[in-house]
Amino acid sequence: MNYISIIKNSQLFSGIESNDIQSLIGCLSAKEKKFDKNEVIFHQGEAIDYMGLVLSGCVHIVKEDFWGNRTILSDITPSQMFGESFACANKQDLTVSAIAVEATTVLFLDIKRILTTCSSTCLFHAHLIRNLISVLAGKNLMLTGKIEHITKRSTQEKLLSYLSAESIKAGSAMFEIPFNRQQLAEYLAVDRSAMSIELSRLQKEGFLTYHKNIFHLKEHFTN
Amino acid sequence: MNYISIIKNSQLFSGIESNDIQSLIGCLSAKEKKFDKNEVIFHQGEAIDYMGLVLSGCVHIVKEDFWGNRTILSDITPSQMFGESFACANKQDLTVSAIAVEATTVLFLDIKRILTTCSSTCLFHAHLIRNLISVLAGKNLMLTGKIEHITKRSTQEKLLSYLSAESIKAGSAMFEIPFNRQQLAEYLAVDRSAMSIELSRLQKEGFLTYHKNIFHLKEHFTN
DNA sequence: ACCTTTTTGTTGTATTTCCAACAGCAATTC
DNA sequence: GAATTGCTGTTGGAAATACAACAAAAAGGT
Repeated sequence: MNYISIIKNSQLFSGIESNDIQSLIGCLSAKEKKFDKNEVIFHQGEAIDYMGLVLSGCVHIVKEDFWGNRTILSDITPSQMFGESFACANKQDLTVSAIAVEATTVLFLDIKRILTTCSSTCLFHAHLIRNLISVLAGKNLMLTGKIEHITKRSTQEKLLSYLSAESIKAGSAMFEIPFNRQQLAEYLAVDRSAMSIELSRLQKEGFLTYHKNIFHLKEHFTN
Repeated sequence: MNYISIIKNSQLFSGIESNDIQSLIGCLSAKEKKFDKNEVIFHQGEAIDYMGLVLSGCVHIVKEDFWGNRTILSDITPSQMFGESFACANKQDLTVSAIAVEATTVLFLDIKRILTTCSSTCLFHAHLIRNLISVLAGKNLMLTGKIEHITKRSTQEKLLSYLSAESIKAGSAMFEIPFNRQQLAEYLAVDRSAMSIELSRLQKEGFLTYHKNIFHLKEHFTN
């Protein structure tokens, strides 16, 4: 089967045309591999020097702790990548496993071959490297932002930190957030009902007003 | 003044020899610039396409929220970089400012010039790109790990998540952590005394034993 | 050895957060 | 229109956490 459209939609190959992708795949000697349901793709503890791009099916990133408790950390669907941070960081053992949730096809890309330009005429290589750096940097900013909110001690502060950032990002005191209440609570790692109470308190106290996912921050005067 | 040794100690130029750094700096057309105390180096809201490497002095990364509250997010000393994530992510406006805490010298590096190999013979360029990717990926893993711990709902779970990860990283049930109690509490975003209480409870309940910064996780049997 | 400072554990109390359950509301389906 | 479903806000009691303060232990300096 031909997965070019899936590959083209990935962040890594973004901006590269279909026919160029064909040759790039060859140049990178990317390997396509099929996995059965529940088969382990990457095993926690090992080191990898290649990343995965899901072509079909679904992959779970799973962490197992000292006592054997398992947690699903993410759910990777077609066009999404996994393992790129571990593959790009030197000599960092995997702290997670990757497991095929169902019959799954993965395209493996060797980081060394991405970073080593085959010939000076291969322009797509440079494009690929820029994309990779952009992906890593973008993820970095997302994570940093989330940590800034979550490290606040109270639910109220977490909310204000998040909403302030959204407002500044939107460039306006009125803005829409991409979460419903349950999702926002999970993002901020707090209880939904406790968060709802804090939201109404903030509204009562004049910090903000809201209706569904539309929020409006107010200049607040503590008299 | 000659800052070669400072540059050489940075993660970005790691593994590159002094005399090669000299020519690389020129090839990258890196710009050295001095800042007075309290001068703004990067301003929140603007977009940048270059990163900073502190040669002397000290830089604070500062965030200002919707209501004007300021928070110091980090403290950048010589040989450390700042702004690389924003410079590498495409079109992401700065969500923070960079401010010189004292008289400071910064080396600015244009990302485009790092990513665009000057000539196919410039081997150091490829090295630099690998270093940059390694830095971004490594930071990514650090942040992801921290988020995994912090998103746990209770202090006890945060502790177990962190200690389990440290144990697995050390490859042993007994290991040393790089934090004292106050620092660990800050890292996990909890109250120190509450954390101390949880630690002794965990010890009483047989999950672990500890002495100062040495911890020992135990197989736990809930009978 | 002495004093000082830092770090850690503990206590009691106030506050916050969690949890489970429910009610109001809007959108959807039949 | 009735029934269903999903989302939101609210409640009250239980549990966890924060906060302030103090004591014991450890580390450092003179």
